Amino acid sequence: MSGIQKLAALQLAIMQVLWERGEATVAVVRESLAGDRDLAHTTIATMLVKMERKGIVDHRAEGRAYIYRARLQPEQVKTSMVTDLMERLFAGNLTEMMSHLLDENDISREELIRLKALISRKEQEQEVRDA
Amino acid sequence: MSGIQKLAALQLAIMQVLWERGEATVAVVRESLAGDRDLAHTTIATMLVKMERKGIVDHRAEGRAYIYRARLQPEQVKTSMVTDLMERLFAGNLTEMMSHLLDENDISREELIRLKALISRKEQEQEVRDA
DNA sequence: TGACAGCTTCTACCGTGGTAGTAGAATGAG
DNA sequence: CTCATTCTACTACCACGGTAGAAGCTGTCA
Repeated sequence: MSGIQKLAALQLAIMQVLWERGEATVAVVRESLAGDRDLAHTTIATMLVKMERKGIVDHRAEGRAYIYRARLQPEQVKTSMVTDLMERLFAGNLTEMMSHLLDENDISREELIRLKALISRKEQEQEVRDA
Repeated sequence: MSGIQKLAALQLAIMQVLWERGEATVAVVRESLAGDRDLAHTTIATMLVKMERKGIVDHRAEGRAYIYRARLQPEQVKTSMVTDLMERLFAGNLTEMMSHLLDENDISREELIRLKALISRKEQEQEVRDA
């Protein structure tokens, strides 16, 4: 069940549509993806079949159409993928990854403040837990 | 030159050996990877050929052996891959990614302090620049 | 000189992601 | 009833990552 869930580009995009909508038909997924990715109906359909074979989506029939649903939670996937990258690029070292993020992005003063707040909150959570 | 440089698992692992060593023969790469990945000599060699075709490594001959060198800087690859993930998973939102990292990892008090210091330093850099 | 060891080259194979055409079934409009 | 639309199912391709055997070349050592 909980192996490492890495999703490639299109599969992730489809998954995101399913997460947003809760569930969706092939047509709806295609519609939602239109713009950046203009794909044939059958492309989405094929992809969904492949994804279902992998067990990461589900479907039920409603009339002639299939309605698909994600079988993975967004957080689950995010965690898998971020952790995997952190492991492979930064030897699993969180501080190094953070440091990289801070260096490689233009961050506004406001954002820095928000980040500090995030960390302070984390510190307080720990204090409460340790009490 | 500076397209998005995403490296798959083995290619990244090989690249990391090259970064560490500066340069290396097939045998040395293989040796360095031994343990977690026990691959045939030809596997590494083939991979390096493919990587050279992509232009991400280089080689020069020394006697009968080839000595390979990375043609990408580690920071370049890290930035590409982290940015790509941030875009795809967090719609490019740094704070969300940071938040996720903080939530999904068990972070020691010391590490939190280090992170705060990182941010403070960043703030100071900004002040200096804006002065 | 001849065999061995160490290299690269060539070739091949499998899995997966991505993309889509074609065929066949169902269904709704006229 | 027929015809166009709309779905899924099936099939096919291509590219790339990963993995490796077989073949070929070339020094080296006995």
